[in-house]
Amino acid sequence: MTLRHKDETSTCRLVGDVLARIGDKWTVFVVRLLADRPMRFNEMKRSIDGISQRMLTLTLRGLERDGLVTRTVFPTVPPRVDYELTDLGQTLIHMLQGLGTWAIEHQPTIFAARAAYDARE
Amino acid sequence: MTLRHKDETSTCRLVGDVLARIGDKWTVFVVRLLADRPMRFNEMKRSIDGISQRMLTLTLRGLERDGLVTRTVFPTVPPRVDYELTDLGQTLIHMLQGLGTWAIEHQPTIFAARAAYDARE
DNA sequence: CAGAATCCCGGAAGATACTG
DNA sequence: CAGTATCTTCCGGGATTCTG
Repeated sequence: MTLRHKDETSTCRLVGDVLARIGDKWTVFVVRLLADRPMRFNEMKRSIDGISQRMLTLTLRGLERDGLVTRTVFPTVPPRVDYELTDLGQTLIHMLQGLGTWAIEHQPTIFAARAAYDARE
Repeated sequence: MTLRHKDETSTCRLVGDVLARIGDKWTVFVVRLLADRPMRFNEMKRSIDGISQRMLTLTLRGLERDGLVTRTVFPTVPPRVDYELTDLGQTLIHMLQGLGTWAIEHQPTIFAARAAYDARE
């Protein structure tokens, strides 16, 4: 089916928004981690090498705001907070798997192209 | 199948690399444009609302470096340069269509979640 | 434990001017 | 027409410190 120009660009903007959400530095790692099971804050922090607590917080807040992750507070001492993927968040995993498959499949070609380009000039 | 931790994180890094390439501000628009047919520089610049010639140049250079786009110079006066997707670049389109489908399908849910979250506090 | 608040820096991206 | 060069601005993200 053929789309009108306006629809094409608005779809591009939509895709751009999605990429802005999952395309940042840490979201992929967080989602991949929560794909297995719910997790606590510091547990995730320890699991993701190099992430600061600030960025973990911001990443989780963003995902929570978009309804991709739920945040559950247990009023205990010390406090405990669980993060979990929502149903919507689960659907993200399939997309990321698609990206992973593409990446693994074409990585050698891309690396070769880069090397050739860089060797040029 | 279950992966070892090391493989999981390296796959995450690969996905991160892919997202760094296609997840920037303009790549999606450029690729979508070239999906239809080869195009000239200024033709693309006019078609993508808001892009600067600098960013169009940088975006195209990046895509060319990774072997996703070819650059063909015609030694005429005035000069003419055509940009075209490679076979590898074509495979990107399918992925972007997948992202587009996901985005269109879940956009209402995400917007609702955002509104609810923002209304909260 | 799970964060909030603050400071700071480098790189991404816009605006503008110039060129083969 | 298709860029390059330069300047500047803006923001993502790191390090550190403080708190319920």
